[in-house]
Amino acid sequence: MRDDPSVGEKRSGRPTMNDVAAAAGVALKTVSRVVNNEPGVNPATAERVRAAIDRLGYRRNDSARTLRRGRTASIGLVIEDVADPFYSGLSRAVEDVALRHEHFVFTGSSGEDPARERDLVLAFCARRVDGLIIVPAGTDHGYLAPEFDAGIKAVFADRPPGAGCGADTVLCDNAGGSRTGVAHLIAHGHRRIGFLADSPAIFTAIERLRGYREALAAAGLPYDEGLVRMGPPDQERVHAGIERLLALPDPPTALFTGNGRTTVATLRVLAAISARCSIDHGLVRHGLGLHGHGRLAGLALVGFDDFELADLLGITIVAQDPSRLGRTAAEMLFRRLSGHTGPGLRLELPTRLIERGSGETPPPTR
Amino acid sequence: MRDDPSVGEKRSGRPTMNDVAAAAGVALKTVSRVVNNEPGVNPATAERVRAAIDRLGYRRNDSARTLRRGRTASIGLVIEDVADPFYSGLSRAVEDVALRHEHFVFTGSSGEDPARERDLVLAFCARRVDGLIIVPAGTDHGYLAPEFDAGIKAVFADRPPGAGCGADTVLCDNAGGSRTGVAHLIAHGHRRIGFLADSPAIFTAIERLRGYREALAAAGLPYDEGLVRMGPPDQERVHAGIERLLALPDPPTALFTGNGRTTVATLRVLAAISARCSIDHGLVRHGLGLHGHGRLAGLALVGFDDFELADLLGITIVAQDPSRLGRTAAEMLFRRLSGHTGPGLRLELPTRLIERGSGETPPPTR
DNA sequence: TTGAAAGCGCTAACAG
DNA sequence: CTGTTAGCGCTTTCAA
Repeated sequence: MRDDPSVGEKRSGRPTMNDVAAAAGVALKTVSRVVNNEPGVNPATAERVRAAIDRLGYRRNDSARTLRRGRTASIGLVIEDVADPFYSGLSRAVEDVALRHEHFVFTGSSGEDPARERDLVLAFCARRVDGLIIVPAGTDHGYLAPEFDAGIKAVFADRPPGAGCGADTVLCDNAGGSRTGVAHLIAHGHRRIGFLADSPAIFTAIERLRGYREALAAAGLPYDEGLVRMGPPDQERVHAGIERLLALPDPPTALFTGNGRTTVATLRVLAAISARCSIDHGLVRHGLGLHGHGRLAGLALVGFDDFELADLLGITIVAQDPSRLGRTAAEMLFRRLSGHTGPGLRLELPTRLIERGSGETPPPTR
Repeated sequence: MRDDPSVGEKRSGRPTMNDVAAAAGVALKTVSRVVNNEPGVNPATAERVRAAIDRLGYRRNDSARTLRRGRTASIGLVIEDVADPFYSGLSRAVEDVALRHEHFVFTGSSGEDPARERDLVLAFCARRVDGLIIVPAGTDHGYLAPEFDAGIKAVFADRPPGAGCGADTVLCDNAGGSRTGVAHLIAHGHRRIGFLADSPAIFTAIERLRGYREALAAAGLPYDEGLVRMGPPDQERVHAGIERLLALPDPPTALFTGNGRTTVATLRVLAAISARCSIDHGLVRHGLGLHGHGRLAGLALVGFDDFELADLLGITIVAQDPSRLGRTAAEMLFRRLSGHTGPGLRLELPTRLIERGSGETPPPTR
């Protein structure tokens, strides 16, 4: 008689519907009705049940609910890295749409590793998420076949799925954006334009390279492989790449950078070079921007992706909208979840050139 | 005999352990043993089971597993906004630690709304997450009491919980960091220092204000409320605040900004003012940085929080480490989840002053 | 080494 | 309006 559990509300852990029912003197099902706001419960009874709920600190176990109903009201989101502003913007948009549909979001970062992408996706499937939004790191999505058979819905964002997978896909107009940006530099008189982008294993990098080539071709300019440097956008690699370009016998007068991280890394390199060569000496500076003469080691620059402070720095960019990408993908997913059928769609979102100075300087006159 | 379901593998949805058992000609429990790598299964039997698993495309239902075992192997993370680089850095760190412990992360953004924080937390609890990491928007956490009673573990990060809640907490040394930054400006000769920070409803803003006051007091300088502007860090508000400060009869010669977003907004304002007043005319500019004379509308600047490109812009800052904050919080949580007991801890992480030029300019000599 | 039975907490289906 | 029964897919006993 020292510690009789029957005295307390419950032997262990959390109170269940059964406990509430006992406390309120009603049947389990009545509690269920009250908890789920189902109609047809006597207001007085409902009140009694609610009182018991409050007293016991009862909270419905959504795991059990999920098991019974077959839907988890959650979705899985696999991206490359939440800490990258592009993906965190996308995440936020997905989260907002999900919340509006009363779903929760599991998020996982693949770090560009196809195996980790696969593990995350399958783990989310084991959790029986209702749907998936995937920014794929890999190019083979055969592993999803059993999941699709079982009825899971998936939308691919930013990059398409591997061959043979007809899932909905939202991309941005990578080639078109790149073409516009490069054409812009050409229109300002540049003939030798360096192209720095992510590794060619990445879909967006390849597409942007394609746009670069198309812009050159449209202007009747030759494609020179020596002006192209692709690889992971870490500071050292970008630095080496730019040094190589500038050491060419006929160096570029402008650069096109293929994503936000590469652009930022490039700025650091060019700043260092400018400082070293004292190119700026004696020049007047206007505000904080980089536009005007002799900035950026004398190179014109257009970058793919907008980034914080690009406006202040006066960097001309080709903007895509990560949050629109996320929103669109999430909306496509929820349309599928609410029963929409039909063949997989492939959407392409537009990009927008924003002129801020760095892309509007002419090549040096000789 | 047209569409006999017994011919296919399953009547509807996904195959279950039962289906696998039937297909392999063993009992349910044997499948369970194989799936969970439990010892004591005949290798040949195990092989037969694995074949059936592959054939049917079986994947364990973790919802059911969770219900039975009582632990969900997932944690909930509530932050202010994933799209803010500070919180996305924190998120990534939490995710990495969770993954190492084989847990998944539900993420939700509260948007500084206490009601939404509460809803998110309770929804995560309904999902029976094993633990929570919370960056609180509100100051009353009484709503967590039943959850704590039920055994849930929570760690608060970046800001402490409301009174009466003894949960583990990881903060950064807000007051100390602020004190150091302001003292740095004082050491460079400034006597009138403007303080711009987030709304006083936010813990970190209050603490940083305290540090500001302490630094002034330590130097024997008076505290002038007219130099302090607090509120949400949107561009317009910050703009108005700075205009007011500069319109004072005795305007500040330096600014201390209380978080990353405020610092960035401040840079935009100062750039606009510099351009308008042509303060820069005739000055030589070195690299991309802002250090040197006459930058930033003639004001010295130190900001709390590091941010992308602050190095390039030459902005002196008091850095905290969001990913260390996240990592520490997650590790504290998993320590609790693995049975560690004892009173709630309160950790304070150090900050670091990084000198980059904007904080080392003396006040104008008159 | 294998299996049968019970039950996690809830909702669906069907009475009263 | 309220209650009873069955069972979601799995793990946990316990027995063979």
